[in-house]
Amino acid sequence: MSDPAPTATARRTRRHDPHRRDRLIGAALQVIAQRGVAGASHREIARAADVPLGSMTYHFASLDEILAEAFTRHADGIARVFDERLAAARTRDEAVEAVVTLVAGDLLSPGHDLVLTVELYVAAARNPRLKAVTQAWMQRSRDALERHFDPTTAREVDALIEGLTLHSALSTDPMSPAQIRHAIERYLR
Amino acid sequence: MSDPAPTATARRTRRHDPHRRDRLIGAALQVIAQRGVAGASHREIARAADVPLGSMTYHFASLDEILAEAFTRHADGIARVFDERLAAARTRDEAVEAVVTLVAGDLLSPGHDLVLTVELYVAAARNPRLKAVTQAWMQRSRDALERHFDPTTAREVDALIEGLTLHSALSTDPMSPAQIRHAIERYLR
DNA sequence: TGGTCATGCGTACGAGCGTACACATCATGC
DNA sequence: GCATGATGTGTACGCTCGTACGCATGACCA
Repeated sequence: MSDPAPTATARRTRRHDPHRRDRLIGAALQVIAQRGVAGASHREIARAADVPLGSMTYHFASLDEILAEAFTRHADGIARVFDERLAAARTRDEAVEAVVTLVAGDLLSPGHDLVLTVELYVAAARNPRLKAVTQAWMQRSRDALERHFDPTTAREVDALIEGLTLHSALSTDPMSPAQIRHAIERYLR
Repeated sequence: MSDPAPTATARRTRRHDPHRRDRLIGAALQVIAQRGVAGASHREIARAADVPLGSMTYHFASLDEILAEAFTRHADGIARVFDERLAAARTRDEAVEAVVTLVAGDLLSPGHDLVLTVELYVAAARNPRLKAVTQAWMQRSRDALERHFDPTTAREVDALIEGLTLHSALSTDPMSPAQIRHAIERYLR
């Protein structure tokens, strides 16, 4: 995407690559989105970042560490948008609108790989480090919603958002923005 | 669980094991629940079923085939309960009650491995055969809901159920049956 | 300017994997 | 009772994997 490897053509002298660690985390997310956590091996990530295999163990103590950092970045990115949209809303109606935009906009933005989130959920089921990442993310979402809604509503809306997102992600016949709006407004208005 | 291998103690003469194929599918689900799809290897499943490795390739053409059959059984089981509960409901109120029971009952039943469903979703993202399984399951759920609700409501409730289920599955602080009832009734009444 | 250490690179090792395949054995039908 | 084919079993092959490790190099600072 952005910040490509320096001179991808000149293979010989590739030394001095600051931000390589960051690039590797980005490459990991790319590989996970494309091949899943199962396909995210050291070698595959290194290939995606155009970096030698040995570089992986230098920058990360283990595969686990790479996954944790990658998913943390993923969750932080989504949570930030969530925060910003809801913080900008001044009335309850604007907050409802923000939620609609979040779901419909998130779903429809082609660059946003929904499958990454599901991959995180599965991985978190067996990896305490990743479980902590998802928990923190959920808490952050709920806090953002509680700016405008009572805790019970916030929790329920959070679950609804989850379901709408997942359903659209998995269906070959995804819900239209209008349907998403309808579902959310039915619940919140 | 039930239907154990014949005479698990006598290891030598274990031949003549009808239903072995069925047992293997069950063992596969067990392994997936415990170690995930990533950990569901021929060897692991064979070990869980107390069967030699060679038996796997005899009964299944590939790992893919085992996964497809296992997840089909999983989805069918849940869908059947779904169907039955909703078919038994005679009024709209009873239907609402049935949905509450399905979610809260499903979630709370300790034997029911929720993680299996998430595993299916992730696997389906990259496996057309499994994608077909999830699609058929979703359609069946929606059809069952449409016995009592209009199509739009059915779809939205289906998504809500998904979200409630997933949220409870992932949270260390799962929603109480009362909370689940509250969310569903708020939407349907 | 020269030394040093963070960083980069290539390769090797042992383990687990899917799958293939040759051989053993017994239920079944004649 | 016996032939036969379905079913069961053990092992081997080639591959990818995570990780370790020794050596190379050049950025940075005294």
